[in-house]
Amino acid sequence: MSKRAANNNLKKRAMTAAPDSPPTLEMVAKEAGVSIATVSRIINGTAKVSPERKDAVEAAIAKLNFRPNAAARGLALGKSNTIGVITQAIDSPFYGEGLRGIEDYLQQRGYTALFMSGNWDEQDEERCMSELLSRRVDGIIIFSGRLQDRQLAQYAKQVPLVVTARNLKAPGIFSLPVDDERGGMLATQHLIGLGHRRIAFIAGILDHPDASLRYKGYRRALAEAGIPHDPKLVVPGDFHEEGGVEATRRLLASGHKFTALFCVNDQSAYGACLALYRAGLNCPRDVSVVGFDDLHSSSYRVPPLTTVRQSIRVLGESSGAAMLQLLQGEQPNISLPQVQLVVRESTAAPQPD
Amino acid sequence: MSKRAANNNLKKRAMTAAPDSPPTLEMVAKEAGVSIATVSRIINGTAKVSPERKDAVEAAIAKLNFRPNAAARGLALGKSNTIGVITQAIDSPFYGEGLRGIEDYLQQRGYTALFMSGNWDEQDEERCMSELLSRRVDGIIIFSGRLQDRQLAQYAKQVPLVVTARNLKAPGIFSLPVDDERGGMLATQHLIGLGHRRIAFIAGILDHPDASLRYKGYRRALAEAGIPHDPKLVVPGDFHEEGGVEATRRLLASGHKFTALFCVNDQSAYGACLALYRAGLNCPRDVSVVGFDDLHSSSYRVPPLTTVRQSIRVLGESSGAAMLQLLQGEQPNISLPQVQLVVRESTAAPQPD
DNA sequence: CCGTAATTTGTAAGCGCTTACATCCGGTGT
DNA sequence: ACACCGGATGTAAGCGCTTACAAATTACGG
Repeated sequence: MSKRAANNNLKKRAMTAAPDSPPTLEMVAKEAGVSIATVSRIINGTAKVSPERKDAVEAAIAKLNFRPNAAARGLALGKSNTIGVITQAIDSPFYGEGLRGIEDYLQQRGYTALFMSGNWDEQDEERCMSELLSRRVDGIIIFSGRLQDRQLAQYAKQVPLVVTARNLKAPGIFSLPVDDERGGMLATQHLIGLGHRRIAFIAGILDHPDASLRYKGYRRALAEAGIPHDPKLVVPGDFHEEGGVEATRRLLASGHKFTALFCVNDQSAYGACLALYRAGLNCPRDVSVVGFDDLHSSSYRVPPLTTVRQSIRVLGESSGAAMLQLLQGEQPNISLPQVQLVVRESTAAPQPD
Repeated sequence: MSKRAANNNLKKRAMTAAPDSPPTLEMVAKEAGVSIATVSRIINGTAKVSPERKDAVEAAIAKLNFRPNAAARGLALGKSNTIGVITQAIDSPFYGEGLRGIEDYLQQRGYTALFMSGNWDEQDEERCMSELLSRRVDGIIIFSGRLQDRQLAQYAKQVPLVVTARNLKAPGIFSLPVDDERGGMLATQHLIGLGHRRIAFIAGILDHPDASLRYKGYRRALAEAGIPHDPKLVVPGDFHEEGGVEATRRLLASGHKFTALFCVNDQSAYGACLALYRAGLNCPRDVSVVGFDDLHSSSYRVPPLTTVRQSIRVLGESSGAAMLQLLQGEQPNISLPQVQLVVRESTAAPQPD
């Protein structure tokens, strides 16, 4: 309350070189010689105000460098104009692109995105949820989260939710599924089309839905081409570069021959390429490599990486759009562009033996 | 106000499957049969409360799934427990790592980071500032921003500021300078040590302080080794991969011979490597390449990139630490670990002619 | 068993804003 | 000239919380 706040300011002012408490509506009103209601109306354009008063108020605002207090406004309005966003790690290139899409979209429409990293940990993710709920964000976008569908449905009772890479129907939730299976097929078919028969797969974390769908697409393409699926050629990774390195190393060590490598995501593919290089193998001459995601930097790899593009950026924008529709009370009618194969230079026909 | 808010809720409830308005302190108090002051005291641990009431209140909180409204609390307390962070682009790997450091540090200490992207645009950056100020964040970290020192000093009157990659002294501001010049020297000396004499430099955006300091280090190393500085070997880039590609292409096309390439940052180096590859040149055999930043993915390039490490992650953490000290009213006493050269495989001795 | 001090608890004001409702103004129509 | 109307302003309540201060309760010594 006021004593404390004032106190605080005093302290701050004394100790750091910090702020006078910022101007309030009331100060502006006094300065301009009108009531605070009038000022509020001018700021929000919620009612007609005579030009002279308007000028006076605008002058006062400029003079005092007034900025409305978002917390107070939020309290009065019962909304924060903020959308919470939960991801696993803000420093992953994958999430980075998605967040950028979300931020861009929302910001242009007067919303602010509040990002939180779940750090690949379910508990941590719950902590984020809790924090966002406490801040009374108007909605939450879960960008590739780990929370169970059950929990999500629970949270959806408290706040509108948009979740990516899921396919669940529940009131208050909109989910944006990515066609991972088709992507997996596309990648594998490309390899098969080049003449590869022994195609290894570097998987992600086992129970992750993205990973398993991509894996499914891989098997399906194999089956359709009449190529038997050899489980020995499937090794787990971790969605990161290091997992790709490890997996490839293991694959190589196992002695099971393969001429191509489909990786669950681009980062794994980066790792795979490095491991191949270390083993003295050339990509694509000795082993073709395909990734998934088409990260920005994939086109700048040496050689540029063949991959499956799902435009994470667009995925982010679409989540933002869906959220805003949800907030309007509409049922979102967003759909994603289809995944597509981007053929670059990390794939080639296998060497004749 | 209340009519509106209630109204709103009604609407929401009808149209989406959305929330009843969340429980308030008052509801908890009623449920537990105590006053709201008591509830508040229990939540914040600000005063002793008898065990039985405490139990009753805690039960009520759990039952209602109560979470304090951060906006209301912020309003009452005059602080938001939020630190605003301005960067250029949340999807850049460079900023991503920094933000991660900041987020990690702050979150563990009860603060939330609010990220905003300035999109490499000064005006946009001002918009971010404005937004953050409006939200009454407790402090703002400017992670490699473009705002002029003058403007910064101005803003610092309103809110404590931590800025990275600057060296300015002003009340209410703490700056964390990075030793770019030393880094530039290290990189260049390494190349010289390997026997290179014709070392090109891919610069960043011209007036960017980071870029010019690195350039200065480059020239100094050259000078100290008695190698004349050839301006023909210096070409501008843009801190991104594409700029590296372009710059290298131009360098190659110019016909000026060089055996090594020092790039203003890792992303430029990625681009350079690709351009070299496209030109049929091998790195490091034909041209050695050194970057700057040591992005996570640099160690997974093929070949792994030799670069100058300044741990952006640590830079982020340090900014967070400095901010918290500033908030305590202390003069921050943070210093960064020294930049250091990380020799990997993109550099080698030049080919004998 | 009572007075008094040391708790624990409740009451109410105030943080800065929005907006319903009351008030006040000049302009119509008759 | 007067009742009436519509639009511009002002007044004040309330958003959910913290906390100073008052009130109520407890504990204790004499």
